[in-house]
Order: sequence, then structure tokens, then C-alpha cells
Amino acid sequence: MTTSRQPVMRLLDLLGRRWTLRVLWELRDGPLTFRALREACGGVSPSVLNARVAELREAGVLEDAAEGYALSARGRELGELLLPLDAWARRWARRSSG
Amino acid sequence: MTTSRQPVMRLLDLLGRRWTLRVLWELRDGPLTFRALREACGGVSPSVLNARVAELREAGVLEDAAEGYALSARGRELGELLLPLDAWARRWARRSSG
DNA sequence: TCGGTCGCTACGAAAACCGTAGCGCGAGAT
DNA sequence: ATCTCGCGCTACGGTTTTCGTAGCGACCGA
Repeated sequence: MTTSRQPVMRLLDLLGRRWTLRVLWELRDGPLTFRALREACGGVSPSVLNARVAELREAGVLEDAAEGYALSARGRELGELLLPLDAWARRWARRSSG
Repeated sequence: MTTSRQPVMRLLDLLGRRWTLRVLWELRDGPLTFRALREACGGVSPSVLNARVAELREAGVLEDAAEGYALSARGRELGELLLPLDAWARRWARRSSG
């Protein structure tokens, strides 16, 4: 009840690792190669990126594609759940400045 | 254009730190004291929890309350955006097992 | 064969995180 | 006034994660 045995907490733990959310976000609108993904994420170190990719792949969220890496069907679903964060973040950016 | 100058990427960076999402999640249904929050998060070390709390406080997502820490109005909005993750995670948990 | 790009690994330095102990403070009881 | 208790939070040493850079082997077009 308190532990991460609940699915959502496992998910929160997975997403709460550096670059994971960002990778998901960048892959939302189409596949990217390893290097392109790396640059899209502002130049993460390849070791970390590879670790994240492996985790997401094992989680069934990301999969290999001809064009590089792509979100799976499940991953696309998850990506869409992340979408409203954009609107929220825009409103959020207008804090303490008016 | 590529960097985290875009609001959503700042947000993704904020949320992509260990325990941040979890803290948000645990605070969704009511305020918690520091120690209660700590236990709800499976016993995070207080130094890290304090850092996360400070970050979220500065971001205007979390605020001090009589009962401990509580989500701000904005924070509650963000918390609701996280809500569908629960349903997704449940479906996700039924992978590779049926 | 050569140049270019691909996914990915190696490895030392730096930063983040963990676990435990405990401080200073305010409230309630004696 | 003192004692006690739980509170938010800090200190600190050890472990893990992340970073930054360099580069390997494979593939492909010229």
C-alpha cells in the first residue's frame, strides 16, 4: 500500500529519472535516431541516453524502428497524456512576471 | 529552440528529478507533514525531500500550510494532469502477463 | 578503399542520492 | 520552569547516477 508495488508508482519511478520524460516528449512527433534524440535532448551523454532507451524499451514504451527509435502504441498513449503539460507549462511561465 | 528555454522543457526537467513526481502524487489528496510525506514516499532521505520541496515551493506548485505541505492552486491543476497516468499504469501492468 | 554516419561502450570526474544521527523549536502536560 | 514529544530540517560519509569526452566496430555510398 505504501510501496511501489502499485503500478502508478512504478511508472512514477520510471518517469522520475533524468531525461526519461524528455525522451518521451521528443519522440512524440516521430521517430528519431540515437544521435538525433541525443541532440534533441540538449546533448545528454550517450551512456545515460542508452540506459533510458533500454529502460523504456523494456517497459514496452519505445521500440526500434527503421528510422531509429519510435514510441510503441502504448508509448504514444503515454505521450498523449503528457501533452496537456505543455499548456500548463505556458501558463506557469507567466508566473511572477504578471 | 532546442534548449530548455521552452516552458514545457523546464517543466520536464523539474519533474524529471527523483521523487518530484511522487511528491506531487502523494500530495494530490491532501496536505502532508514533512515526515508523513517522507514515509509516503517510501522513506526518502530528508535532504533530498527537502530539496524537492524547496524546488516545488519556488516553482509555486507547493506551499506551506497549517497541516504541513499542500499543493497550491496551480499545483492541484498539475496534479490532475497526472491523474490519467494511474489508469495507464494499470493497463501497462497487464503487459507480458496476459 | 576511403570518408561519413550509425548505435553504442569505456572511463574518470563531478554531482545526486541515500542512510543515519541529531539539532533547534514550539506546544502540551506536570 | 521543566520535561517530553513531535515537528521541520541539517550534517556528513558512503554509494550510485550522471556527465563529458573519446572512440570502437558495423554499415553504406563513392
